[in-house]
Amino acid sequence: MATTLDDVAKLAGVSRSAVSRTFTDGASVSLKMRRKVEKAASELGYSPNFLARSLTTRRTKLIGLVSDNFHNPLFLDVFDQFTRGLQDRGLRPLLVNLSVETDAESSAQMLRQYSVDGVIVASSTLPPAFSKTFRDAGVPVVNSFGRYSSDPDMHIVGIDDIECGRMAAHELLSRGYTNIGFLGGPEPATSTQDRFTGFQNELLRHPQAELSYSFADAYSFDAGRKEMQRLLSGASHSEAYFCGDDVLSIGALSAIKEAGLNVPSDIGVIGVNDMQMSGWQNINLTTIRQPIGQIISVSIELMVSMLENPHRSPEARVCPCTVIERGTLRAPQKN
Amino acid sequence: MATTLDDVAKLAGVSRSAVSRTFTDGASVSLKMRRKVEKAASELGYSPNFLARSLTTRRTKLIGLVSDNFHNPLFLDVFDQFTRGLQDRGLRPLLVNLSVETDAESSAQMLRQYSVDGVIVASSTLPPAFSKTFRDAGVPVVNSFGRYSSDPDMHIVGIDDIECGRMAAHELLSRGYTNIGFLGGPEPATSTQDRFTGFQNELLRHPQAELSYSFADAYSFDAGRKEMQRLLSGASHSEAYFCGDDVLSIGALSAIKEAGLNVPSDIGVIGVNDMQMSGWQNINLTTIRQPIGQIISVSIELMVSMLENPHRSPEARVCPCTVIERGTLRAPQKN
DNA sequence: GTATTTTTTGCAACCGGTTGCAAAATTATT
DNA sequence: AATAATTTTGCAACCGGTTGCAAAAAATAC
Repeated sequence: MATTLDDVAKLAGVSRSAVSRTFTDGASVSLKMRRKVEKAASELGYSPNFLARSLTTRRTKLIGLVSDNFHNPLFLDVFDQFTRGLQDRGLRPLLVNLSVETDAESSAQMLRQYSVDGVIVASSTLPPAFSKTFRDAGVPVVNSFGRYSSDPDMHIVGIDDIECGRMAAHELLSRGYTNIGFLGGPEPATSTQDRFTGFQNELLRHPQAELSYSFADAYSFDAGRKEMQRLLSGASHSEAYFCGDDVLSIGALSAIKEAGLNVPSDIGVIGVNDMQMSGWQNINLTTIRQPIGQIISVSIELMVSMLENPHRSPEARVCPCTVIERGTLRAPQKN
Repeated sequence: MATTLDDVAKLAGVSRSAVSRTFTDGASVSLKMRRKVEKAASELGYSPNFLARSLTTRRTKLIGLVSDNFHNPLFLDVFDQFTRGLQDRGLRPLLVNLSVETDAESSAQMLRQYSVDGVIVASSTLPPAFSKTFRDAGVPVVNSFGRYSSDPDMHIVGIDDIECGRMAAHELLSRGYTNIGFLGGPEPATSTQDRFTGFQNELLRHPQAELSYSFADAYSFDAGRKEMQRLLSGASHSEAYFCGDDVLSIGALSAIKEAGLNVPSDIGVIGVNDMQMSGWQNINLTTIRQPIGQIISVSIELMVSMLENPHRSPEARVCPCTVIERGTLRAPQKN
């Protein structure tokens, strides 16, 4: 159906190699030949078949983009930016939704069958074993939003969750809160653990501070709301909460308002991520921004460099968080 | 690097065809042979290269998933469901973000170069010409969230926007609102036009109703908020608004609250889509649900059937909307 | 104008599979 | 046990490209 190399060669009256060369960067073709071929090609509407080409070049320009985060609004931005960034470099994202492809191993195999040039795993919750499957298969992999390690066995780019917890604690303390709560994401997640560690460490340096903590079942509105409801129905609650993420925070805020309490005068809330809607005026959440733009561009940069030099040794890059002051914490107190 | 057919054939001491056949459904291989091959294959960790295979079978199982909606939270669900649905059928989504691939023609060409088996265009705002590029190239295409046509020139699945407008009008009238506003999405979009048409038609049947209308610049929180602010700052505003979509509605709700007005006692709002967050208790938006699950499963079903029979004549399927009553309209009035 | 160097071109093999066809092996029939 | 029908297997060509190599052509040197 589609026109092939041979069709063009025949029409132009030249060899197959000639037409192949005119479509290959850096190949040696005379101007005269190139023109003849291009004329024939455009007459037939020819463009080379990438897949056939990949067979010999061993490059598909396909990048597996794997995630299990299809419910966190933040990730719409993540997909947006990944797809654009990859496209800009002539790479094509093959999207894998891991929430269903339960068998990680089989989805790894599938990506190999499609000969992807590399894999980007965008998840903070996926087990490291998954990413290792690719590395072991010799496929370049970068784990975006992954956990920092001082001696990584693959490329990792993300934030420093311990520092993130510390920042939250610092921010709350600077506002004069002393009775402070940690409302974490799912307990087993390393990001939850690390943020808790940093948070706790900072509070320990301030003897006046009192910490209580609990964990939500998931990173979701409902989980945040439910957990906050539970906290509010108890004997006493904290003055301010550091929530595991923005969507959790928004759920918590909802519960607080439903209980007739006011933010920030009755309870303060600080989240993590700074997704779009956190800045909406009806939410106006004070939060710690995770620099997703930077995380993504660094991830892509690392991926591109691995495509050129697959044996580049793995790096862990950490991108700095910043606190975004909005309306869910009370004003800083003078001591 | 990776093990090939030949490696397996050699190890098993059989012909290349034999091993190819054991990995091809419905090919004729004796049990003895199959076992011999499978043993060798698993020893070498072999699995067939899909791309090489596609060269002769002319099937890649790659489906282009094209969208320009990487900012509407609704679409995170859309991507989630599309990726899962396709995966379940052994198809692989090659994601194309059209907001950047400005040149639609070139992105169409790229999809052809990757020999995608079909293309799903998930957008209500993309020009029909884009989808036609594929159809003209003989690539099966279905336009999800597209505009209904009684005589479609390609598969279209979506809602009946005229009916949707009518439903909104009906709902508002049944609540006893008479002074009614239409706060549409971008004016040129056909979905905006159609919803307006249906909305207006229904109101015209009720002489007591008074209609005013305007349009937001985009389907976004800010656009909805800005437009509602403009309306509220005017001499008078309507009693209730039908907003072009949920995210627009949420922006409008924010503006209303910021102005010190109350929903639904001062102003009513009804949206379209019913995205996740519309159901969140802190938003609790009454809206017209667009059945995205159904739209997506029908889209995939049509795609699969086209893969089997590419010359199937195009259909336009419309999926029914339903109104979801929540808290942003006042209670129905008795006449 | 010839000899030499450089560039361009085509041939043919290859990438990793599939598949029509005929030969070989197996099974069924008498 | 011999023959016919059926199934299994391997050969070789093909899918749509790329690329090393040597021959042909063009450019440069003398």
